[in-house]
Amino acid sequence: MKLVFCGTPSFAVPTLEALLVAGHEITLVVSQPDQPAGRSRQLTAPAVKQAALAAGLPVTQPANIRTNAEFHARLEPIAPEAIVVVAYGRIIPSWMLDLPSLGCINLHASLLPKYRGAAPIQWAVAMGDAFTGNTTMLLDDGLDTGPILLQQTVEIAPEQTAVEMFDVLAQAGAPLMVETLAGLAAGTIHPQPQNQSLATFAPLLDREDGRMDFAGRTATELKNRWRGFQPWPGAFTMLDGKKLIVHRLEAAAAPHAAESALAEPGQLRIENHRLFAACAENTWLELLELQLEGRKRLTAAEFLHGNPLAASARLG
RNA sequence: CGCGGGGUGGAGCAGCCCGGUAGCUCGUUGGGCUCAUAACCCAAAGGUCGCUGGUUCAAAUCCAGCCCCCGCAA
Repeated sequence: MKLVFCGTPSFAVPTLEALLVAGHEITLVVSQPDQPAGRSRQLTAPAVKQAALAAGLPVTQPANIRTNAEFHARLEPIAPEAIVVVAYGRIIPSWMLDLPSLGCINLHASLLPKYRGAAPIQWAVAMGDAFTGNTTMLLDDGLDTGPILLQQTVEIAPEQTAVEMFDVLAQAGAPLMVETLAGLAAGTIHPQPQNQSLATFAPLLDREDGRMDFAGRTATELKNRWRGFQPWPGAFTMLDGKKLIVHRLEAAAAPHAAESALAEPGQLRIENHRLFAACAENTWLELLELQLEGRKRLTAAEFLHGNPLAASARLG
């Protein structure tokens, strides 16, 4: 099938490669422009661009596609049968939706209509869900509102982080897209409209999502958010006016009742070179690996050697 | 030249502003104690204070340049 592929981060790479292996003709790869990355702010090519170039595919990186006459003029004569969109990072304008005969096919990493939006994997993990999945759908002019083509369910193990789920879902989604295209070509797939009343939204993460709310969340909730927000924005709090990143943590067994009654959220407790923080509803979180801004990441035991915490120390 | 923090025995830190015997919490080794412990007691080993140069009677400490690590930002 003659295709155009739109994608940007590494999540989209397995799908791109699977389409090639399946024998599809990818006439053009569309990716976001190179972005500055790292401490030296060096321009870095998105993963999809790198993979496409390695495969010898033509790549374009328009900054704007909505009103880009040059891009429009390049795409139209290609007349692709379908445009495959995987984590491209921009809204697909209506002129593109109307271009391919089979439409624009999107791979979305959630069980739509749940977790529409930019960060479905992270929010599924952060909410403590036991499973999530992939959906292929026809794009329409809403945000992840189009009719569903195929879905697959994937389990989220209790200790899995969003980083791992990205990989799992990217690998699982690739064959799903191949199957979707085959089904559409054969006419065996019938688009099912989403049940709008069940829709939830998974908004783009920002830095503040990583701030730990010891008063408002239990240890388990904080752990789930930490799992979901890897590798960014992670989990952090403040100690003595400085940012303290918590790299690894675990919901701890409840301490003695007498102690928990006195615990205020954010209060610290040191026991056997282990560090615990009080959370909502008298739950405790064990902080296993920490990093103060400007310093190295350390185990709790190492951290405590150089940071003899005052009894009055509080997080938050 | 984007902003900022840091490099001190094996680990993590203090000391630096206000130059003048290398400090703290651990670890390691040896010994002691205990039914027992990431417990306690005693002793010991282990450091070119990131590198180079400068100032000075004297530099971890002040000045200049360089290397490396990290947080922010993106």
